[in-house]
Amino acid sequence: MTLSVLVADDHAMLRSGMRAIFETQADLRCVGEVADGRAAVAEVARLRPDVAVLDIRMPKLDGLGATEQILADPGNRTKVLLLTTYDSDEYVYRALNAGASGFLLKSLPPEELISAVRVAARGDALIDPSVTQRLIARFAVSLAPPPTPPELALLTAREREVLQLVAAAHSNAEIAARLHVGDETVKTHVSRVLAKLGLRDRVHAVAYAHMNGLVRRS
Amino acid sequence: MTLSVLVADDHAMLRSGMRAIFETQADLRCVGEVADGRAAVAEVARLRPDVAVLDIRMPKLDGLGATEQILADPGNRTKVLLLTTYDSDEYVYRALNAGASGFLLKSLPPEELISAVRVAARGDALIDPSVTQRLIARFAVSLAPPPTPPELALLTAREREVLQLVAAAHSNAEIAARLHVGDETVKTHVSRVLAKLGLRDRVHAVAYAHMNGLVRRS
DNA sequence: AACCGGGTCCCCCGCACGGGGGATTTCCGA
DNA sequence: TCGGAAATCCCCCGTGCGGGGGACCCGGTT
Repeated sequence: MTLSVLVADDHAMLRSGMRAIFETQADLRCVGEVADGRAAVAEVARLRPDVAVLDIRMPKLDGLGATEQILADPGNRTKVLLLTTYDSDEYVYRALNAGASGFLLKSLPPEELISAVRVAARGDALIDPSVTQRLIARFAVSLAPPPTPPELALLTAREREVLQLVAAAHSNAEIAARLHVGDETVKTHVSRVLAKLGLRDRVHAVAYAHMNGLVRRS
Repeated sequence: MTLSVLVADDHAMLRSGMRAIFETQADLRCVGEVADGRAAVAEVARLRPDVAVLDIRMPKLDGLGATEQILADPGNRTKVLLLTTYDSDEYVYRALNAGASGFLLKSLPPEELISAVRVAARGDALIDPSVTQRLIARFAVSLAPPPTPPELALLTAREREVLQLVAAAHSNAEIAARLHVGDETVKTHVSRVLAKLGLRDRVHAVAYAHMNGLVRRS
């Protein structure tokens, strides 16, 4: 089973460089090259590759916008890897919020890029070490222990994970895409969460999550 | 410039395995092996290695506690890599909160472990891809957009009132009863609010209201 | 061996919801 | 005097959602 890859970057040289890298691997196939974000979105919808490697700086629509559009599609199965020269913080956060499977710097060695594609394809995620370092720092700060409601202990890890995504106003289909499971599964999890917490519907769940500090901000 | 490494794990076989892995590299030196967390803290203080690789499950003091003690020391220069068999979520958060430079699964290929040590030594951080995936889901939720919602000015007083009630997880029928109007009226208001704020449904409205301080928490 | 909990996927069904229209009154400012 | 905006109410229609079942697999426990 070979993995199909779409490459999006406005520099033709970089595109062919990546294509060359991928084609050293028997199980990777570069099925397309595009030079801007809008074309990336269109080609992902058409070719449905396993992984799309997007540059952040692109004409017409940048990599972040393209990522958001691609992953907003409930029927989407393509994982997105973002590639950038500079690791600006806002980029990282927006990318992660959109659900990208990876955030990598262009200084990445070729073999790591190959490895990243495989990681993304199997549903895992990967962040460049230098970015991870700052991410941890920020993450630690945003981990102020709020009075955790006791009934939360009733939930399984998966259920809590789903609740988090519900609280972020994601639809069942979006959650399914994000977690790489079927939407029926998500419905089951949501139902269990509602039953365990004694909530009527997802609207109550969102309010509950926000009022109990399950959603942190600033 | 060689990097010194301390290995802490209660399985002697795993310790010597790691030592063997590190000693295939000319620039890595395994300067110590310990079998429990308290010894790890002591040896880090004594040997001051560049990197300490700690198992999470250890006698006397687990890897998380050891990490916290090591990194709590202001004079510390040692980076901590945590290694575990199971990727329980609480472990991850606690580890990142303590400031670990890495959270890796024992299924990691040897060459990746070597690479992780080098990454940690230069001050960057690294998280196992399967863990990163869930970290992103959680992190996405903890991201809040702008503190300023200027589009709120677009709403009429009545619409803001309805939005407040929606944010409190009330159904259209409940809001209608509360405001002594028909439920069709409420539907009209809700639709206008969604349109003006560019929101998809009432779930987004609830999240929006909470994230923009429209709902005070106690 | 049997059991159980967690995770995954599937069906049917009812309904609240939200968009598309349109309609009426009131009230304020041009 | 004549808009026009705001608030109220109305109908149709599609669909996302949630309840209530059931099913399978897998990892532990008994």
